[in-house]
Amino acid sequence: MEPNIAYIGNLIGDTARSKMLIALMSGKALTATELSLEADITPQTASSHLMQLIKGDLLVVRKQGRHKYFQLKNSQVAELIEQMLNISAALTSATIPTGPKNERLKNARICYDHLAGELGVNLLDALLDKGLLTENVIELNLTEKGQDFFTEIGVDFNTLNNHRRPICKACLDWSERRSHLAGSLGKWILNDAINRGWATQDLDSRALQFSAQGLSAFKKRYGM
Amino acid sequence: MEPNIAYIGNLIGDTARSKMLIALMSGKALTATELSLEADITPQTASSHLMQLIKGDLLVVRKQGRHKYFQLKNSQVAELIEQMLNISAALTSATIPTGPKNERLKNARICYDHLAGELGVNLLDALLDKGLLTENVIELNLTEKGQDFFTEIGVDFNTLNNHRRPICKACLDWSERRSHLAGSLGKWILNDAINRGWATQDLDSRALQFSAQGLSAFKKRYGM
DNA sequence: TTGATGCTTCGATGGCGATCGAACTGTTAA
DNA sequence: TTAACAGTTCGATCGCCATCGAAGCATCAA
Repeated sequence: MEPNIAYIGNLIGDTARSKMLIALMSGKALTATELSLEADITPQTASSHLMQLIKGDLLVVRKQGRHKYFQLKNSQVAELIEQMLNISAALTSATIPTGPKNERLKNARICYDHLAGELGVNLLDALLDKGLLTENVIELNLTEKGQDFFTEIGVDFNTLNNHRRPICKACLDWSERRSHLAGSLGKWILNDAINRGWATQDLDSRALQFSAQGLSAFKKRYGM
Repeated sequence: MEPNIAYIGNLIGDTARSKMLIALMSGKALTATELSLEADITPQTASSHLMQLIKGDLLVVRKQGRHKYFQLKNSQVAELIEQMLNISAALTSATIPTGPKNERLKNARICYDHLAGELGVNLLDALLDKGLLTENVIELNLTEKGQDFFTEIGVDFNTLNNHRRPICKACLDWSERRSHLAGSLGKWILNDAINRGWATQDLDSRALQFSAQGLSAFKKRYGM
């Protein structure tokens, strides 16, 4: 029997559920109430939707006290959402409204666990320019020079290699329509920037807020 | 404004529409009537669904006389469907029914424009073994040796390079759960096999039928 | 011109599922 | 213990949309 893609499509195909999934693309684990606010529905309705998303293996849940924290199940699910964002961005591209909130999203945001938006695209450009990565149309590879560079600034490739995820992966950016860096290295770079206090995540969205010093430190580090 | 992924999800989320989309993963252009048969619905209903898929930019249509030929819009759409097949295959993996028809699908089938199934996975293994391609977790790259090999058997890399598509791309096989070769080189290999008469496509499905001689010629050529 | 075929439009029907109010369970804090 | 909060279950409602019959419009083959 063929896999049932209609089932998955239907899960994503509801407005409320899709809003929740997009909110979870921030990588943060959100509670049921938070998600109900994101989706503009009552907690009862949200509860029903969340059950379905769990059953459909798109989300996982962790219970903590009287809260339930929901997350995307894995990076495969995140990639699916990202791919759909891309395809549907092409549809609505005729109208690109730019409010202040959307502006921040465009500048820098989190795409599941790595950096996206204008800054993410520029980062990848800089890494390619400096010869730390090579690009083969859609595929990215770390050069020896890149391996040295990242080892020096603290990346432990033994740990990164252990996972099934690729180290480097190109992820098509839906706002920029160009690639940015995903994969475990992309995740490391984002974590590093947050740990150093260069950037903080917006409480209510995927937008990433760089401080003035943080931004210049980030740019200097990666030669942008 | 965020792109509307619910819209795309909803399009794929209907049983009839998803059957049509999967049928079109064969890469063939199918008529409205053929698609209505695939989806087990009347032509009227199919017509309505097809309009929606066109409007949603998932399909394109070519009119030829009194027939209308439908195709997936581009390889991005095909990749989306493939990813959904993978995710939903993980769900239904508990039950893997194997009829004779499914057996043929498992052996060799067409995935949009390249070879998939057991034979596709074995092909990639052989190419890696012979050092024609290198694999970096999920990324594939052509070696010099590979470039020479494929040039010799008739690949014109100037033509392949012109397109925006990557030459080599790993595509996760939903029946084998391992990678097979996609990208423009994957397309070339499939076309070549069909042009040489080694394989013919089933009229009513994505299954690929190799003749005995064709199969041995194919295996010999790629050192399998 | 006639009949057959491919596809579409229209209208009526029916069912599924999203939604929320009300009431319930479980957890935290005082 | 009590009150507030987080999340759920149940039931009723309501709207949307997939479906198909009937009729219509093109195209083809004589």
